[in-house]
Order: sequence, then C-alpha cells, then structure tokens
Amino acid sequence: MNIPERPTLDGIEAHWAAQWDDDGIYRFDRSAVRDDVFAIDTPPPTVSGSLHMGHIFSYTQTDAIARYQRMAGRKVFYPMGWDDNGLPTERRVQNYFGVRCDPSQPFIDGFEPPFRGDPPKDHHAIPVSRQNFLDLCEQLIAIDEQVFEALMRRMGWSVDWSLLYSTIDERSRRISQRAFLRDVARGTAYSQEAPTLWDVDFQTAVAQAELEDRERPAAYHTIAFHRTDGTGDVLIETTRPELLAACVALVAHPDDPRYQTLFGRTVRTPLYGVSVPIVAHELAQPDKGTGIAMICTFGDTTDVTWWRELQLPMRAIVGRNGRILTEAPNGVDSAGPYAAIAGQTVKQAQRVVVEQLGASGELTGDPKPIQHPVKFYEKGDRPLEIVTSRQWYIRNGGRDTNLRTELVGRGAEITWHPGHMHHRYDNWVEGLNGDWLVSRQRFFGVPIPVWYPLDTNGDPVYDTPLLPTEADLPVDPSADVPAGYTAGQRHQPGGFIGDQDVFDTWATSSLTPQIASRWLEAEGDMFGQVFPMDMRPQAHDIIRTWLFATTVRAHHEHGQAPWHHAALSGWILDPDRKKMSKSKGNVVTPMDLIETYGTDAVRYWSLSARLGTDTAFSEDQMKVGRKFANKLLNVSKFVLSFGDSGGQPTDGQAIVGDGLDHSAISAVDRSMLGKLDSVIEEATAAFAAFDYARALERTEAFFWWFCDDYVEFVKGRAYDTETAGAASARVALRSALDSLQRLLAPFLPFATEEARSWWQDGSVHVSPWPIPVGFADDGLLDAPLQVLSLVRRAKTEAKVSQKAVVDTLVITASDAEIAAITSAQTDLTNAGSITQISFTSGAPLACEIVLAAGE
RNA sequence: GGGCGUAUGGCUCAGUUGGUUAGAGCGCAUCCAUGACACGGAUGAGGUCGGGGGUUCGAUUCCCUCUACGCCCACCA
Repeated sequence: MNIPERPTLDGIEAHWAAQWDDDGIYRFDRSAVRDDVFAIDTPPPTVSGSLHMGHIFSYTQTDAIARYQRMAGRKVFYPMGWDDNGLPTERRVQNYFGVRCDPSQPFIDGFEPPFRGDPPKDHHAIPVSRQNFLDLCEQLIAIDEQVFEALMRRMGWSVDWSLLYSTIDERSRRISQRAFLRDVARGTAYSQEAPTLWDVDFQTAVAQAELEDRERPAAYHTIAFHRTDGTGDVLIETTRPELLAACVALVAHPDDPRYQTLFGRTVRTPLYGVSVPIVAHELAQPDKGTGIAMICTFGDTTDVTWWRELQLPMRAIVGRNGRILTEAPNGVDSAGPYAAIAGQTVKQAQRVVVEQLGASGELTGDPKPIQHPVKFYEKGDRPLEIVTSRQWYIRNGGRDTNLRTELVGRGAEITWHPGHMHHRYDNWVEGLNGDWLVSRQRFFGVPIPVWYPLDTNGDPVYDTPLLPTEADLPVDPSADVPAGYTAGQRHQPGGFIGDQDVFDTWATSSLTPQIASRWLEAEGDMFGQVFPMDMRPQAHDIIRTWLFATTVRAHHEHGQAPWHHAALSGWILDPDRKKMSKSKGNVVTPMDLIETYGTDAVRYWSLSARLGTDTAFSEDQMKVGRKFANKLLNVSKFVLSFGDSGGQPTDGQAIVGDGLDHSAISAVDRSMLGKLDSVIEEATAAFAAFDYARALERTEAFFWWFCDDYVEFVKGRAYDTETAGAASARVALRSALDSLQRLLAPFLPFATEEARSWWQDGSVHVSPWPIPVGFADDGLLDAPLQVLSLVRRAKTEAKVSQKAVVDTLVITASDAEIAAITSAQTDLTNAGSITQISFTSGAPLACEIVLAAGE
C-alpha cells in the first residue's frame, strides 16, 4: 500500500492514459462471441477544424456507458474514426492553403501551397490540379487528426485505438464501393437524369437532408401575361421574374372559380411572346398572390412536381455556375430581350428583366417587398438553383410507399434514448419526397466505382455502366481501366469514360458499422461479432442524415436495423440559453478547461446532463466535479489509513468472501452497507437503461452521505482498535470504498484509478461492476444521525466548535427510534462528544442538549 | 401549417405508476481553522412547482386550454 501524503489530481491524466494504453485494457477481444459483446457505433468526428465542447460533452456520455458495460462483463467494441472526406475538408483546405481545385490544371510535382494557415483576406485562391488538391487534403487531415487524438486521449475516452478508421482510407473506400455495388446489383441504387437541387458555388448537387431554409428578402412582381385570343391579360405574381424565359405554363387550383374558363387556353409570356398553356393542379394555392402562378423550369421544387406531373416541356435557363445560359431555351429568341440576361447572374438578370418589363408596360405596380424562406445548402452561401443533371440515387422510400413503411418499421426496432426522439425519425421518413442523392460533383471523396461505355459517336451509354468486381476494389475510375478495355480507349468512341463524381460523405459514413467492423474484409473481419451494434450515440440534429442513412444501408444490405439502441445527446447552450456558437468569440477551448479543472471535473459536468437534454455550459459544475474527485482521493486515503486489521476486501463480495460472517459486522455498519446495496441496484438499473446521469446522481448522493455522515459517525470506533467494533468499522469502510471506487469509475476514471492504485492491483476499469452484498437497507442510521444533526445544530447556534462536549443529552423518540439510537450509541457519543444520554418515549423526535460549561 | 420538447427557490437541475411538512448542488448568510480533506466541515434562510379550468378525498405528478422559449418537419408562386 502506497498512499501519498497529500493526494493530488494534478498530473494524473497523462500518467494513467499512458498506462491504460500500455496495458491495452480497452482492446476489443477479437475472440468474443456476439452475445458477450457491447458494440458502439462511434460517431467519427468531422475533421475540419477542432473538437469543441459539444464533442467533449457527448463523447464523454458514451464513454461512461462503455465503461459501465466493460465492468459489467461485456466485451466492449468501441472504435474511433475520422470523417475526413467530403466538402468540409475541401473547404478547410481551401481556406488553410489558399487554393482551389481546378481539374483543368496540370499536376505539379512537389507543389508548395502559397500559405499554411490563415491566408490574408485579399488573397485569391490559386487553382491547383485535382491530384495536388487531394494531396493537400491528405496533408491537412493528418495534422488535424493528430490534434484530435491527443485531446481524446486526454479526455480518457476508453476507445480501442487499434480500431481507428478514417472514411477516406483504403478500407473505407473499398467497403463503401462494395456496399454501393451491391445496391446497384439489387436495384436499390440507380442513376437518373433529373432536376436536382444544385449549389452554384460548390457546383454540386445536394441532397434533401442537407437543405435548410433561410429567411431572405424578396419582392412580389405582378406581371401581365397576354391571352392568345386577345381578350386581355392574366396577372400573376412572382418573386423570380428573371425566370420568365423559363416559363412553361401558368397554373391555378382546379376548383378556383376565377380561372375555370381559362383552363386549357393559352397565354403569351411577356417580353418573349412564348405561348404557354394554363393548367390546373391542386398544389396551386388560391390564396397566394393572384391565385395563379407561373411554372418555370425551375424556380422551386413545386415547379419540379408540376413539370413532372403535368408533363410540361423543359425550358431551362440557369446554368450550373448560377448564370443564365447563353443559349436561349426552346421557343425563346436568343437575339431578343433574352440577349440582355444571357451570361448574367440570377441576381443581375432579375434587375434587367424588371427594367425590361417596366419599359414594356407588362409590370403592374411596384414590386412588394417580402421576407420568405429560401432553400440553401446547409453549408452554402447562395440560394440553391435547380438544374438537370445525371446523378446516382439510393432508394430511401421517398418514392416508394412500401419501402417507406419498412424503414419506419426499422426505426421502431430501435430503442430511442430519450424516447421522443423517435418522432423525429418517423417525421423525417414520412416527409421524404425523393430518393437519396449520393453523388457529388466534388473531389475529395470516395469515387463512384463506375465507368460508362462510349458508343460509336463517343456518347456515354449510361444505361449499361461498367462495374468492377468486388475483388478489384477500391477503384478510381479516373485512373483505373474497366475490365475488357485498355487505357488508350478512355474518351474514345467505342471506348469508355470513368464516372467523375464522388460519394457524398454521408454515403460513406452511413456504413460506419460495416467500416468499423471491417465487413467482408480479407483481414480482421469482425462484422459477425458486433452487428447489429448495441448502441449508436449521436447528436439529435443528424437523425435525418446520419442515423437515417445508416438505417437505409443496413436495411438494404442486412435486412435489419443497424443497432438496438440510439442514444441522442443534447446540445451545449451558452449560459444565456442560446446554442453555443463559435462566432460568439467567448468560447473556451476544451483543453483550457481540462487544464483548469482536470479531466474528471469536465467529465462530471458532461455526465450530469441527461441524454437528449440541451444543457447550459457551466464552469460551476466543473468546480463541483473537481471537489468531488478531490474528495474521493481524500476519503480513500482516510479509509485506507486505518490499516487492514479487519481483513482486506478484494472484490464486491468482500465481506463474506473475506471469511467474515455477516454477523461479525455491527448493525450500524450493516445498515450503511445495506444503503449502499440499494445504490448499487439503482445505479446498475440506470446504466442498463443508458441513464448514466441518474446513476451518477444516486452514487454521488450516497458518496457525500458516506463522507459527511457515516465516516464521521464511525471514525472514532475505527480509530480505536481496543473497541470491539473497530474491525467491523474498518471492514465496512473498506468494503464501501471498494464499491464506491468502482461505482464512480465510469464518471471519474482518473481519480478512481489513482485512488485504486494505492491498495489494489490492476485497473479499476477492468474490475467487476459491484453487485449488492445482501444487506438490508433498514434505515437504522436515520434516527441516530438525526440526533447527531440536532447536536450539531445546538453547537452551531451556541457558536462553539463541533468538538465541544455535550454534558447531557435527553432524547425524546419513539420506541423504534430509541432502539435504533441505542444500537448506535457508541458511535453517537463519539461523534457528538456526548458524555451522557438518556431517553424519553414520545414523538416527534426531539433533543434536550446541555453543553459542557465553558465550551 | 403539422410534430416534439421544456417551463420547479438567484442559478443549474432531481422529483420513478397522484399521497403525509416539494429534494439536491451552486450561490448566499452565520459559525467552526476537530488529528482524511480549507479544492474542508457544521447550521440556516430561500419555492402559492408558467397562467387558468377540470378529474379526485387529495395533483408538481393525470386531462383540457392558454402563454413563453427551443427544436424538427412542411409545396416557400
């Protein structure tokens, strides 16, 4: 036994983290069978910056559950990953090095970027080749990932670092492509040319799940369409007059009496004079504007619906770069008014068209400014446009009621923590309106493993893609050649082309259970040991993306939900209850907090918050956690200082296992141990239900009671080896300490390990979770401690030391209480420095206290 | 427009099938520097459980309604 003179929390993190690593105590047991495994589908953090308090918060919550499960005997599968492919990384690379990817640039060997961190504001990103750009991505993520790992290790998260993966590494590319090929083979993935939401800055298609609405100013413009029979004008209102050239019809509600006579007739568009039909559709809203709207290809997603369902012609005018196409669409004269908008941005074009309409007299009144929601890519800066392009999709129920029902069923297989998060899943699935668009016109991602044959004219034949075999994965269709072709046939008539696109990052991260477990890999496949996983921890704002996408993939490939439990963490709020944001400038970094309060203190704050509950950032809570950890060291030192004359308990069954009969333990000590048994039961039940916060609350409450009441109560007896009950007190103290250290290990892994190391071999984190010893929680101590409390109050009111002697104490109590007090009388007189006690039968419990003179 | 959640002493939160004086910590006040701990200990003040209505012998807890805040979803001309 080696107890320091002055226990301290300082410096214990680095020491124990290194020790755990050396001992490999968090290694997954690869021989474990599924029933013994507890598998966690860890969220791979996005590597595009730094870890923030939200990560600390939620990952620590998962870690506590992992630690409990490990101690409870499960073989914990707890991987870590980096989500390092995708747009966030590309954007960070652009901002960090001052470059942008331009595939038309030649590769430069040994390329040096103009900056490494913080290019000046006026720097114009220089174009670099695709390969140079990808190299820079790899460089930067390697740097970022080192920083991430260092912080995670400092946090004491009990992940198995040998399971580390990255979503861009070779294994992930192979697994992602393998899963996709299987989707293609079974028809759950397909490509299609269709109108697609398009970000004009990133120049890529985006998926429904990545949209967000933002309130933007706009204006209603009232525009006159001319009836082709010459009987007058039809007025419509629009916020997008620049799309007039893209107009293919006017639409009103079929029941709208104002337009009954117009259905089936035609009007001519202003400026361009194109003849378009007036059609009826129930999505038209009579109360909006004039009740009749123009349908353009495409102004919004409703236009797409109308265009498709009413089988209208295509008259696209917005290009992929967000500018008006130089060539006018079918039916519009390129030389007319259109020439003035060709090549302009959408915004510029609007100004021009409004001027033109004003001049032609076809604009009625002044534009009426409004605020309205506009769809944005969640990471984008300009409103989305809709352009037609060929994309890959994975079926997600958005176009198939049966599939949707099945996916709702998968959601119901999962136990949600907290339960109400399930609504968000159902809500999302039931609101889907299209399949999942997985292709992106970007660079740093998993390539779509597909080539297309070129016909004799050199045009791609998209219906018969050329696919690699699984054995050849991963492939890069831009560099690799499909079977049966030679490299020289690329881009040649009769030859082939590679698909230029990459998967959206969610298309790969939706496979984290497969990636982490090395599904179907030649080396180290653990899939069968861990799938379906036990737990998916994640934030609630990505239910519609990550959680749902993972469920879709598991449904298609494995026919089941990917996990048994989904644990949804809340958000960190600023003290003023707003969502914590980096832009506020007052955000403290996790490392600062760890250094100020210690890891266990930061963990304590994280673990005080329940799943799904948004929580205020609170340094006060961390201070409490610091005190808690410190107290654990001190009480451990104190209890252990008594020596082990009563026999040293070594595990949860210490007292009996030590050869000491229950009857050798005094009634007072048995009562404390009974109370502890109840706490163990409650904490265990709470942990089993993923409610670590409740387990902490119960354990902590008992811990402080133990320190302030029980220890104070019995320490006089424990000191004095001449006392008959000394051995009992010592064994009880040690036994309780043993259980407490283990109960607290998931919360305070460093302090518990430190205190544990003074008297036990082996890590507390691989010791068994305590189980009840079998004593009754009889409340025997309630009455004696109540008396002690009254004595303390009397001393406080008399403004004397707690050490002051009580000459006589007359207790009025019920017979049962008197019996309890009598059984604890030795400890009571010790703890209260009481000379003489007498009893009167009665109720309620009361005391008459006479302090010794001169005190 | 639809859905979900939250409203408990100055602050952060518990409150487990409705049941005797609604709990804890922080903060605050007063006191004690007792031989584990001053990153300590003792004691205390402080709440008509968001408003209104209902069910019940009895509601913070169940039902209805209103209000405030937050989030998710929606076809946004």
